[in-house]
Amino acid sequence: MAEDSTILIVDDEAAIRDVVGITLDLAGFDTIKAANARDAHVSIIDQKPDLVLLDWMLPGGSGIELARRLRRDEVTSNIPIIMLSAKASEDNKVQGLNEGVDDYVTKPFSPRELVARIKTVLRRVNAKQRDSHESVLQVFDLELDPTSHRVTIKDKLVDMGPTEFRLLKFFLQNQEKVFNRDQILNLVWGANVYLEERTIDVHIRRLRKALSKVSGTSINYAKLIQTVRTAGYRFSIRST
Amino acid sequence: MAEDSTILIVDDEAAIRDVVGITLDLAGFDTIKAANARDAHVSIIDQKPDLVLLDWMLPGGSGIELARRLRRDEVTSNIPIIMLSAKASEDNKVQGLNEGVDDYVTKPFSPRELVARIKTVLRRVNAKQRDSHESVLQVFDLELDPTSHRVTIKDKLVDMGPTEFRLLKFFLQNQEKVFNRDQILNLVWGANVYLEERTIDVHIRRLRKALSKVSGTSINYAKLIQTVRTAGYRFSIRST
DNA sequence: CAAATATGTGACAATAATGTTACCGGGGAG
DNA sequence: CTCCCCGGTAACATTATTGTCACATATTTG
Repeated sequence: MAEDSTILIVDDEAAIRDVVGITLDLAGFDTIKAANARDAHVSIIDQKPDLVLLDWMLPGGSGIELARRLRRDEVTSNIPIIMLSAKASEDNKVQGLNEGVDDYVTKPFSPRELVARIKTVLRRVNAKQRDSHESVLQVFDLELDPTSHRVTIKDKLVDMGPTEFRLLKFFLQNQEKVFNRDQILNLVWGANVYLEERTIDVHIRRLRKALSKVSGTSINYAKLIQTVRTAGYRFSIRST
Repeated sequence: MAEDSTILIVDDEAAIRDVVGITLDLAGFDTIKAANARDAHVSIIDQKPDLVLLDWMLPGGSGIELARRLRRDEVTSNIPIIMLSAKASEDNKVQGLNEGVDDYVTKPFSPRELVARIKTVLRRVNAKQRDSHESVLQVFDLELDPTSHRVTIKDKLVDMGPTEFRLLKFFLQNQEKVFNRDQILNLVWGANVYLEERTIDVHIRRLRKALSKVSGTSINYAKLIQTVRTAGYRFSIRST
């Protein structure tokens, strides 16, 4: 699984920036670098990294200051921070945790450890957000259960690929509304992908086929996914 | 027997923290340190120590306060607490025990005594959990008995490692729900481990293999552990 | 009706995700 | 101390899925 998370590295030593940067690049992260607190602040507002690696010992004590500021600011307060420090001082550590820093890595560190800690922090943060129970989406006898990650029609399992699952979920959440292919690409695949628009047609096809395979139903669920010529697709329980 | 328990030391005096820390490290415990109640709280949430060593006399009476808070909080209420105190006042002791503190050690204390008391408390707590009858989990002819730490299929013993046992127990307690690898790491291994996600796949494999080895059953129990591509794993009695 | 445009459909190769095996190192038991 | 078990990881094998193309079919336009 690719780590598409973006990490901001803040350190005044170019050497450290490079080493850390290469390490994280290899681990599959996107990286941004900043040499001082001011640049870092700009970058954070600009790029919204998923995590900040912050040198404790920035000139003028600006490292800890930045951490404090990030915590206070509404926009950045939930971006996890990992502190880098030249030496393992318990006092630093305690103070850091006090400022809401999420973890603490002392230099010198192994690339392994650094990557591991980053992953752990990201995991912890994500886990917190992910505990919310999503409810079952349903239309007539069709049910999509995000929790068990299953689609059933009259309790019979519907077999489909991951993309079709996401697509169906999207349609169930946005019925009666037409989406053009651009929108579907953005909303189901996410921004920052470049794909042929026709790709969508193929997945629509696959989804329809999956829904059709289920026997013993009076309703043709594939028909609920309607083609709106020149405009896109629409999921609707009303006939065309 | 190895003490892999983690002890959180809360004391405002660095000297005490160090002495106690070294003592416990030598005794084979993992230690975390905190200087004040606030740090301690963060650490507890974060690291889930197995026991808290808490100085009674934290500035502002925050020691006793922290103890109270930990007892009230659902998540921390079953973490045992040992109080450290400068002098043995019967009043303090009574009050402490009132707050649900598990034991009481007066400074100065010998390393021997401290370690002994910690072990005693941990043993007591573990015993309590052992006695509290966790019910046998079962699915068809498969039974997992948390008390005897055994898994059987049709009364035939299923041989598996400790990790596989915990994994199976987790799945039996959370059926029909998909968990991604992040979640499984958090919920089965704990929040503070740095592991490759692929490690899970290997343990899944080992668990499936263990379940398959049992002969003379119409049901393939290994199949109950289902792979949900791109989403994780799911334990389910329904066919995929 | 023919041309032009849009969507449906099946096949295919590249890729990503998972299954599987083997190895290494640490730690307890003897 | 050595042996053995176990957990974690890397390396390789296998499988499912993805995106794209080429062509078929349908709809619109003039």
